Amino acid sequence: MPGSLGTARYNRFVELLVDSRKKGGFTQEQVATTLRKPQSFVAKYERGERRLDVVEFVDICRAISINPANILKKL
Amino acid sequence: MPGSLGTARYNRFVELLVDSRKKGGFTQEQVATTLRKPQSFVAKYERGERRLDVVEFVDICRAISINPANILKKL
DNA sequence: ATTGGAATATCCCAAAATGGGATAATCCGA
DNA sequence: TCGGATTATCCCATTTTGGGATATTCCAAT
Repeated sequence: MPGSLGTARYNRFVELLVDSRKKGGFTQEQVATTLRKPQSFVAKYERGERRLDVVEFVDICRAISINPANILKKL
Repeated sequence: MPGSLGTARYNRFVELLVDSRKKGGFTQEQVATTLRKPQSFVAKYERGERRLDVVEFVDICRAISINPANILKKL
């Protein structure tokens, strides 16, 4: 397992991301389109199967209209 | 190249991390020790040869006593 | 309870990235 | 210029990734 994948903290991170997307009323497909990536990409990182680097994280936060800092605070 | 590695934005991200470390007066060795990783690990991500996931980023920010949000703002 | 379309998860595997100890190269103050 | 401190590079077996296609799960309407 690379980096933080699989750790409780990483899982929590992903959970926060998923919850944020849902609260914003976005589907994986919509986020994927904004990111110019396939839906399977979103499914993968939301399931913790693939790590997100910091730049990708910022882009995703923008795609779902949330402030990245609000998630970092909880890690 | 995976994720955002190699992009101008990622390079800037790493540059901000390096500058922050130096301003704080930390060596790669010190950061590595705090992270319980080898110095080559720090050298690698600072050179943009390895991606940092979000949890790792937060840990590094703590190791060099900076606020993660201050870096995210600039991406 | 059934149905059907939307949403999400899983497959596959070639291609690409990672880990980290050892060693080389560079930096820099005296 | 020298020498210790700091950072970069090597190597390569092992692990991860990309993404189209397909399967599965969800859920609202009837």
